[in-house]
Amino acid sequence: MHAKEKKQKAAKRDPEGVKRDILRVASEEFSSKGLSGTRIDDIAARTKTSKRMLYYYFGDKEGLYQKCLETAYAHVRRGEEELNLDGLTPEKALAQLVGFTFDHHRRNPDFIRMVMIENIHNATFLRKSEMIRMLNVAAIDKLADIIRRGKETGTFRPDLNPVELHWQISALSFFNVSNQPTFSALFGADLFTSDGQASLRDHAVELILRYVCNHNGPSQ
Amino acid sequence: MHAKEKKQKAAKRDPEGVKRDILRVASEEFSSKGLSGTRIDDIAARTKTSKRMLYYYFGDKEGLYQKCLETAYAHVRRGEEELNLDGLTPEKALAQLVGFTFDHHRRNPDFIRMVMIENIHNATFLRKSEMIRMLNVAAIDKLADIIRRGKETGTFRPDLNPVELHWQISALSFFNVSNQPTFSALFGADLFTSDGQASLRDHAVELILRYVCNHNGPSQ
DNA sequence: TTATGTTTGTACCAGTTGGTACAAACTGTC
DNA sequence: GACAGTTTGTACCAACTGGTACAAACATAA
Repeated sequence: MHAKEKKQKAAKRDPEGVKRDILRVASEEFSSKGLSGTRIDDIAARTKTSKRMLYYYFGDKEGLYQKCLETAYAHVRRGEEELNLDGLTPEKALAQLVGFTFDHHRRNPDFIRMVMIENIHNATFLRKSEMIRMLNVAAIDKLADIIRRGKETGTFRPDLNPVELHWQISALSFFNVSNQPTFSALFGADLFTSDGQASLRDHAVELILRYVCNHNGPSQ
Repeated sequence: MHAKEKKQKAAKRDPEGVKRDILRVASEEFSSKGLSGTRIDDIAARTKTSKRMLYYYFGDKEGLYQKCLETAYAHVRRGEEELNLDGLTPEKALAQLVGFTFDHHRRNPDFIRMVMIENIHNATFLRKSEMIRMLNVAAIDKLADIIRRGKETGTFRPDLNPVELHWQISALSFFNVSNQPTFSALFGADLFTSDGQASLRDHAVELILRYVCNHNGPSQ
């Protein structure tokens, strides 16, 4: 045994596991209570380890928050890679993408909450992270490709902007999760039942497709 | 002078003014830093009066927050009453309504932030307020009327739901303000220049109108 | 004037909170 | 076994924070 492969420990020492445990608990706390609403002691109490380790590995509260934010983005963007749109017509591809985005946001409410919290903080911590910015270019590229193909076949209108289209798709998908509490408090929970969500999803796809397609032609 | 009209004081005593002053400062603090992020002492320091009065008039921190939330809703909904849609065709009326809503959200970022914060808190405080719920029925009524007229003339598709349409319009208008920090951090600020916003606004109107209109006919 | 309730200011406190000092146990190396 | 670096637990603190005790100035009615 040389000095290189010394990672396997005897059950007791498990720094990576400890870090993961802290991150998991901290992410739950931060996403449900925000940065200032979260208590370090609460996080520590729920971990398998102690408060001391939390400071040992993450420096301070903000460092831990930052790491949680990055982890959340990485996790969600990785989920997006599942989506494969090869071989579909531009219309079908876009319909798939919108539906998937809507569902994906719904499946990841904790991520949505982290983004909400980050917006409350004017994206202070997100701006500090190079890594997050890079992850997001991919989302636009995928969309730009669909648009290019749609324009070539003449199905899509010529004045589409990928970033703007991403904004539109995100708005519908994000708001659905972020504003569910106030919206249902004000207007009832009908839209957030299974049926309501299915309807919103279908109509989100329809909104975007009607918008991108040329008037004369496509959907007969 | 009988005992009824005893409200005019000698410059010194001005409870209403004091209350208004506290609410103004508190609203700024809460909307920018959230409930747990706001310090009562910070609010007190910025008012013309002292911390003591704040507790005297509003009970505790949460009472003050609740009042700020209600004031914000009342203020914004009052602004919406400006909009007059009489004598317009259903299409024109809806186009006006969407454009107005988009602008109105943009003009009231502090209100948007309060709603974001409230969503982080799962609408706990909004649910406690009868008054806010009542204010919001009006928004749906206005929309329901437009939809009814549009269906009658055959311009609009028959399966429109007022609450769902309100959700769609709100999503586009709300996200534009709420997620500006993270969105511009990730994808640049182009969409948030004057030109970018004008484009988003026009396209939001277009999205909704293309969606509500029957395929055969209208805006051909 | 006296009595009573309202409005305001000062000083203070008890509980909380992010963070740390210190020590010790463990692991691999020589 | 001795050494050095890494990993973990305990006890603690200084600063902060929401909230209040107490006092007093004011206004109005009788």
